[in-house]
Amino acid sequence: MRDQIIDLISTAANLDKAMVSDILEIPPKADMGDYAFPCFQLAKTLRKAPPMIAVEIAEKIGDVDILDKLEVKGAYLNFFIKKDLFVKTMIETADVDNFGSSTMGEGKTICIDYSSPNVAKNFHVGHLRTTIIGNSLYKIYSKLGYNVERINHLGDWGTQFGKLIVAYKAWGSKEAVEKDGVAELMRLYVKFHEEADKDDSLNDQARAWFTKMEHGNEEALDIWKWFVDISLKEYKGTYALLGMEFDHYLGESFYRDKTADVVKRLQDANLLEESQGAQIVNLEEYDMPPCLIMKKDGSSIYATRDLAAIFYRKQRWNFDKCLYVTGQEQKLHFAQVFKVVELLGNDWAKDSLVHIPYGLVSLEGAKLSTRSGNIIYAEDILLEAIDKVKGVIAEKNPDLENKDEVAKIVGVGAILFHDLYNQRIKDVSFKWDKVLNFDGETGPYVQYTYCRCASILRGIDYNADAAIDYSLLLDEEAIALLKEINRFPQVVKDAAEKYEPCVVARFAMDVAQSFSRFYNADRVNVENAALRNARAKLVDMTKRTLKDALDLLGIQCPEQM
RNA sequence: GCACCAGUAGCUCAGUGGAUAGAGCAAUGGCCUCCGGAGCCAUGUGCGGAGGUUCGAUUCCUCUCUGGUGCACCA
Repeated sequence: MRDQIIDLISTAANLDKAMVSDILEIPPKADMGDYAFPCFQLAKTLRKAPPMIAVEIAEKIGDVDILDKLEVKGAYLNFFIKKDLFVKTMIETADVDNFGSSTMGEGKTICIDYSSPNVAKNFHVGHLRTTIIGNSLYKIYSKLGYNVERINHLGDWGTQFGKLIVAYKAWGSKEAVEKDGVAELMRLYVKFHEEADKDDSLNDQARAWFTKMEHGNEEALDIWKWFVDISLKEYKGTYALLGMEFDHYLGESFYRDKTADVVKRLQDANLLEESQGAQIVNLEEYDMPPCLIMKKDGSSIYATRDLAAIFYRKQRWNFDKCLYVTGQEQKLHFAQVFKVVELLGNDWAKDSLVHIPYGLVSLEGAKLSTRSGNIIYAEDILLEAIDKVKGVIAEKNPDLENKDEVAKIVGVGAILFHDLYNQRIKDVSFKWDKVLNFDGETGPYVQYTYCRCASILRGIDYNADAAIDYSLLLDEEAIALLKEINRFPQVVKDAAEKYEPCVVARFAMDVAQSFSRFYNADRVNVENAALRNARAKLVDMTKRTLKDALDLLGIQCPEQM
C-alpha cells in the first residue's frame, strides 16, 4: 500500500521514488489522514511554494481506487486510503514485522559492560540504573538478531582494597564481616576515610597493601578474595530478584596480569611519558587532560585495566561494538581511554567503543551519601515495591492465585519501568511516592492492560485462524490502536540506534493507552461472531505486542494481577 | 577558570526544521444494570533570555542566565 502511494506520487510529480519514500518517512500526525505527504520538503528542490506543489500533485493523481479521498491542507497532501484496505494492510504487516525475527544484527557481536558494581560497596539506587539500562539494551539488541555478551566488569581491584585491608586489620573482625557482609565492609571503608582525613599516612599504607596485592602477596590476596566472594553473593541475590543474568563476570582483577602488556604497547608506540613521577599519555592535542596509566608507585589504575579489557574483548569476541553503561560523570574518563586505544593505531575504536552515560541519582533532592546515611539500597526498593503490590492485590483481587509471584513481577516491573521511562541522561531525584505509584504512566498500568487483554481472550470464543472481516474494524479507536501497534519494529530500531530503552517504554505506554480507549469504546464479547473475532484479533495483537515490548525492558507480564 | 550535560504546563517528563507543542501526577466534574475502575472522558495563558540562519526555529548556530557533573595517582 505504501509502495502504491509512492508510485502514485512519483509518477504524478515526476519525482524520484527514493525521494518520495524519504518524505513519507516523516510520520503523519495522528488525525491528519492515513498518510500525509509534506510537500514543503520539495519546495526547495522545485523552487515552488509548498501549497502549489500539493495542489499540482493532487490534480495529477485524481481518482485512484485505493484512495477514499485526497485532500490538500496547507503544505500537506493527505491521502485517505480506503479504510478496510488500510486495516487489512496494517494487520498483515504487523503479523509479520512485529512478531517475526529480525536479521538486522546477524553475525554481529555487541559487548555490553554494565552494572559493574564496586566490590565491598553497597548496591544502591544508583547502581540500579546501569543494571536496568544495560539489561534492556541486551534485550533490544538480541531482538534485532545481534549476538550480545553481557559483561559485569566488577570493580574488584584497586587501591580501595588496600584501604579496606588497612581498615579491616585496624578496626574489623572476621566475625563482624561474616555476619554483616557488605554492610560491614562499607562501615570499614567509611571508617578508613574518617581516620585518613586525620592521618595521611594511612593512605600510604593503603597504597602499600594494594601494591602487595599487585605483586601477589598471599595474605593480601586471601583477604581480598574473601571480600570479593562476600560481595558477589549479595549482588547475585539482587540480580536474581531483578530476573537478570550475566554471561561473564570479568572484573578488573581479571586484567591484572594483562596491564603490563598495555604499558608495553604504549611504550612501543612512544606514547608514554613521565609526569610527576607517574606514567601518562599526553592528550593535550585533543583538548583533554592526560590519561594516567601507571601511578608513581608503579601500580595500575582503572584506565590501564579498562584498556586491557578492551584489547581482551576485541580479541576474544571481535565485537562490532562495545558499550559502557556508566554514569555521565565518567564521560571524560572514557573519552580518554577510547582516544588512547585509537592512538595505538586502532581505527575501529572511533565507531565501536561507545560510552552510554546516564544521569545522576539523588535522593529526595540531596546527594547520595553513605556517610550521611542518605542512601537507599536496591534490594530495599525492590522489596518495598513488592510489598506495596501485595497490599494492592489484597485490596483489589484477594482471590488471586500465586499472589507472591505476581507481586514480585509487578513490584519489580514498577521499578524497572520507572527507571526506563525517561531519557537516560536526565538526572533522577528518587522519590518514594513516585516509585510506588501504580496509576497512570507506570509499569503496573501496562501490565494491567496486558491482563485485561488476557482476561478478554480467556472469556470469549475466539478463533485465531479464522479470516478477519476488516470492514468491521473501521472505527477511530481500532484504527488508532492498529497504527500504534505497527510502530513496533521501527521503535526497536530507534531504541537500538539511540541506545535508549525509554523509546520502547514510551511505546508500550502508547499501546496500552490506545488499547484502553479501544476497550472503552468497543465491546469485544459480542453476539456477532465475525465482529467478535475481528476485535479479538486486535486484542490478541495488543497482548503479544505489550508482552514483547515489556520483555525488552526486562519486565514480565502476569496473566492476572 | 575550562569542558560536558540539562532547562518545555503547578510537579515529573515526552516531542518535532513545518499543520492546533503532547502525556502522567495533583485538582474539579463526569462514565457503561455489559469483557477487570491499577480504567475511560472533560477542563491547560507552557518551549529560561537575547540575537542569528531559514519561506518557516521550541528544534540548528552564537552569546547569556540557572542547575548538575567532570578536570592525574579513587572507580
